[in-house]
This record gives sequence, structure tokens and C-alpha cells, in this order.
Amino acid sequence: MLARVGEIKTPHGVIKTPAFVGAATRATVKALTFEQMRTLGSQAVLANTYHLVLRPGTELIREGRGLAEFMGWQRPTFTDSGGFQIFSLPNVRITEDGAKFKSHIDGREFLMTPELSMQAQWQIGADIHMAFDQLAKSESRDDMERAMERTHRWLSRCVVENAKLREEYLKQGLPEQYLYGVVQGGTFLDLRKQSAEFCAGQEVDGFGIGGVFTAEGMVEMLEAVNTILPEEKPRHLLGMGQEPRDLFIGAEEGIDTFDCVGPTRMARNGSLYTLDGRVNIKNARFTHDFTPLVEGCDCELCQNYTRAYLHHLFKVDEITAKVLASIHNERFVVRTVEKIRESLSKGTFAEYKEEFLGRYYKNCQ
RNA sequence: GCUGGAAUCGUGUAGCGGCAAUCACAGGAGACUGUAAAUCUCCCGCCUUCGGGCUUCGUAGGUUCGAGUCCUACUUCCAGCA
Repeated sequence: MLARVGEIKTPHGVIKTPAFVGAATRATVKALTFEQMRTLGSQAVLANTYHLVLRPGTELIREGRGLAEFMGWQRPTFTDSGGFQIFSLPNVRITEDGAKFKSHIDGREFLMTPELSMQAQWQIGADIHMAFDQLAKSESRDDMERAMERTHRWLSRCVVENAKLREEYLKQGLPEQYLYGVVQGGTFLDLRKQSAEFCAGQEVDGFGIGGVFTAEGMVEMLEAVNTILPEEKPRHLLGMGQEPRDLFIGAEEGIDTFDCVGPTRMARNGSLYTLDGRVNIKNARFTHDFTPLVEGCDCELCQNYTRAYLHHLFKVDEITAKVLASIHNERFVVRTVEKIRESLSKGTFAEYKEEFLGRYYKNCQ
């Protein structure tokens, strides 16, 4: 049994796991204030090194006493390394040294290497950093293997640089910051195992599992990886959590934290979670629906407003539509993981999973 | 009353003799997983066995192989002059 409950201790507080980490890419959760995030029970957020390097620059965040303080969040934070941008941005040139991007803002050329990513992340000052990794450019085994091997070489460089920076920062009396190595290998189980073994042998404080895009094959993959990764260190599933299914599978297979842009992105686009699956609140059928979106939901939207009202706000394109929808989706996912945590503690996980997923995906196929 | 101008999908428009006819908005639906996402895609005259078929550009005539486009009359609106 890989599933577990636990705590991740950081200088900004404790994260009770499993936990869903909100996406605060550019040092904010889109459409939400951190007060709203605290109210809906969010324990931690994840920002993006690439975006913060471009704007406002890592120096500024350091000047602002680090990410959590700069944002006014004060709770635990993660940063992604910028590795994902190599994969998702056009016009990226990758070499063994690192990756050259063109800034999507002004076209300025910008270099990211394992060392620079570590330096940037220490300056940003999140509690937990991701190693600079590379995702494969295709599904082919060759590409996967190449990306994985480079990720490993880069991880070694990250670890070296991280040790230097840690010493330097701690000497100045600054708080501890932790590094996660990232497991790659795509859908190939043997590569995943190889990657997990490599990462497990590195001097890192935890692990990110990257390059996962669908729930398909996730059970076997996570089982293989998490059996190898040391039990006492936390595991973060990078980018997964849009589908509630991902959260249940992840937790069941030993994942401690998740992050995903899905809940807030979908909220902004009018796609809302309900216990019976996702619903597009802009659909005409909600025009006269004066019931709460989710009966019994404790979020600000469901406690105070009707489906018809939210439908109206979306139709007239009011900012509040995105705010309320984001509060709801984020709360929905945070609460689902909270309940997963509770059910694991009480030994009722299997029942909760079956009940939740059976209802949520009932209308699919 | 006179003189000009205009009438095209729910709305605002393109169209200057040759494929139901541009674009935007509105409307309908879908997508979204380490955020270049307040984004993107599709449908939007009627019918369709998805090959296509049918009826359309204020109304009624006319010219032409062919008319939303040219001509005549009418209707309605707009501007200017009385």
C-alpha cells in the first residue's frame, strides 16, 4: 500500500498531505486573492520560475523578502523550474548546457540552465524548488530516453549548485529551501524505474514526477516509481489534478502533493466542477436554474448565489463570474483532496473513492 | 414638396455583372492537466442518406447567358433645401 498521509514541514508552515497546491504561476492565483485562497483552505501554491524571471525579475522578489512575503501569502510555496517552458514554448533551443528561450513578452533572448534555475529559485525563495528538467518532445522511446538522461545529468548539476546556494543563503541567516528531483521516462515503465532510481540516489529533499498528461497508465507508472523512491521523502505529481480521477489515483499510489492549472483555468472559461461531473455554466439550460451549483458545497459561490446568477455573470462577461467560478473550482479540488486525506486516516479511502468517482463519471460513456 | 443617399442572416457591416454572399457582435456547443489561456475550436438561411439539394440581399417589373450588384416604378428610412 503506497497511499499515505503525512506532513511536509517548511519555514512557512506545515502542509498536511495529500494536498492540492494551487497554481500561482505569476505570483498570483488568477482571478483570486490570497485571502480567498486561505478562506477556501489552500495550504500551498506553486509559482513559475520562467515567468518570474521575466517579470518582475528574481532580484525584486528577493528584495520583497521572498515569494510568500512578496505575494502576501505567508504560507508554503513551491516553484517550478522553468523546465516545463522548454517543452511548451515555441522557439526554444536546447543544448546540453540548457535552453535558450525567446521571451514571449518582448522577444528578448533568455537563457536557462540548471545552475541559473537554481539561482533564480533561491532568489525567489519558495520553500520547495523543482530541479530543471526536460520533457520529451515526442512519445517515442528514443526521445523519452534522451530527455530522461539529460534530466538526470541536469539534476546532478542542480544538486551541486543547490548545495552551494544553500550554504550561501543559510550563512546569511535566510530560511531553508528544499529541492525536489524530477522523475521522467514517459509511459515506459523501465525508463520510469531507471529515473526513479537515479533520483532516489541524489541529494534531494523530495521528488517531482513529471511528464504525466493523462490518467492512462498512471497507476502502474506511479506504483513503479513510488516503490523505488524513498518513503520518507515527499512526492509531488507535477501538473496533474484537473480530473478528480487523477487525485484519487495519485493519492492511492503514494503521491503527497499535486498542482494543476486546470481548476482555475476551467473556472475562467465557465467549466465548473459538480459532484456529477463538470458542467458548462454558460449553457442555455442554466438561464432559469435558481439552485446552487453544488448543493451542500461550502464555497462562497454555492453558499450565496444561484446557477442562473453565475450564468448571467458569464454571459455579460463580468469579472466576478471568473472570481466566483475560480473560488468554487479551487475549493472543490482542495476539499476533494482534504477528504481523501481524512478517508486515508480513517481507513475509508476505498469507499470514498468508489462513491465519488462512481457518481462523478457516471455520465461518461 | 424638391434634391441627393440608403435598404444584404437577430444587430452593425462587406459586396461595384459570374459559386448562400465578407467581417464583427449577439446566439448555440465543445475543448482545456508543472498557464504565452480574460484563451482556443466548431456551428450559426432552410433541408440533407453529408454527395448534395432548395430558397435568398425592401416590393414589383425589366435588361442580361447570368443581377445583391444595371434600369423603371413603388414602399420605407436618412441628409440637405424649402
